[in-house]
Amino acid sequence: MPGGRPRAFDTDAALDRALEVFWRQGYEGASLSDLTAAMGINRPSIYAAFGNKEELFVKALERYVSGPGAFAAEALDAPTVREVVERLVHGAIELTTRTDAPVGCLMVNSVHACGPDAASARDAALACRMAGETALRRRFEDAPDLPDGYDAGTLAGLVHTITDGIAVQAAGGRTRDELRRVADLALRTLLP
Amino acid sequence: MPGGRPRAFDTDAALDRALEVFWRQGYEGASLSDLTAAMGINRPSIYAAFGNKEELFVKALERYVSGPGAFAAEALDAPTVREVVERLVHGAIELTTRTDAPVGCLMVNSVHACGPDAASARDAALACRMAGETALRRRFEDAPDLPDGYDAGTLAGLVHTITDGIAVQAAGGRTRDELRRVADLALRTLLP
DNA sequence: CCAATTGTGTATCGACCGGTATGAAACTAA
DNA sequence: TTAGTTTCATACCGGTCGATACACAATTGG
Repeated sequence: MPGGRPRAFDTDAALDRALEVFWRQGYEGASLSDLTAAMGINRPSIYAAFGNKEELFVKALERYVSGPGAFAAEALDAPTVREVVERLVHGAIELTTRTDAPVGCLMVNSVHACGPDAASARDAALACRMAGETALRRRFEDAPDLPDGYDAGTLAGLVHTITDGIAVQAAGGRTRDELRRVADLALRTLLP
Repeated sequence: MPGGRPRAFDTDAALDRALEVFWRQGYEGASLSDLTAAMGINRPSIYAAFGNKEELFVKALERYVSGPGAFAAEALDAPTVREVVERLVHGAIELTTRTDAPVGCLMVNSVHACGPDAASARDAALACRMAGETALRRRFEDAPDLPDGYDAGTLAGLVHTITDGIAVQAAGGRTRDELRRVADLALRTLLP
């Protein structure tokens, strides 16, 4: 079985470029011309290597989860409920206000890709979000230090709501320092 | 001064239809064909009555603020800080989980319209958001019942962050009842 | 060398985008 | 009626969208 002509680009590197374009411009706002320009490869190479635009987005989303968004899964390993929430909130702030990447959160942005042809991209992001929150709820359900009067699912929902809000605020231009003050107030009152 | 042919549609009613399309599909996702179909008028009538797509969006945004989003300005008239926050949060939940309108918040959706030609739409939404939060901060600055240790600007930022998060959660499919439980936990801990 | 296979570059596809030219239709003022 | 003005409906503009057809280049197995 012959090997054929070798690929002239690195798949993962190209995927990282695509991720950044999707992150900054959204699924609908990222045209194939933008993607090819950023990835440094031609249009047919994208289709040969990744399928179509939808599949490229899904692969970029996976890379986002296991790369810049990996802190969310790692935060669950923190020893206390308070520390889990703290790491999630602070991680969200750092993720969405980086200077070496687009502001905001790809996952939150993608929820608002409301065009008719962006449905599959939105569904993929929604599935990721749902999985993340379920894992967080499980973490709280098993926690012996969950404060009295706190429901695991409700707390997970509130933490997720706050991190979502942080992403919107970051996308709207709020600075990292401002968000830290907001987060400190939230943490101070929610889990004193 | 002659009168010319009278308009065959109601401007405000057509604007309401356009608002719903923008609300559901976003600025970029709403094509002129979608808009003409929903508004029941032809393309040139839109341009004659509203200008271009950008101006139509801005007018729809103003109608959103003074219509479905009017609760936000009215909430500032509540007598106590606690009640202002309560009305803002509960109003956000009701706004973003209506059954007779698209889920989510047009203002939050528009922040994530990241395409290059949606810049003016995003800027218009950002200006509205900024104005709203400034008014909220002023309300807290003048409040004699602002709890000790609470900074007016930080509290306004946190409330705004939470309402933003609510909009994202609603857009992601969370139900009104779930959001109410989340909001109750937030209010209970933030302003006991 | 010769197939067989796979990637690359160009050029293009039909569909749709936002926006408009054009002329008929419907009104007011005289 | 007639002139003037405004709106309506059709049909179309150049440009861009996502996706592909096609021919050529580069590699492996024989």
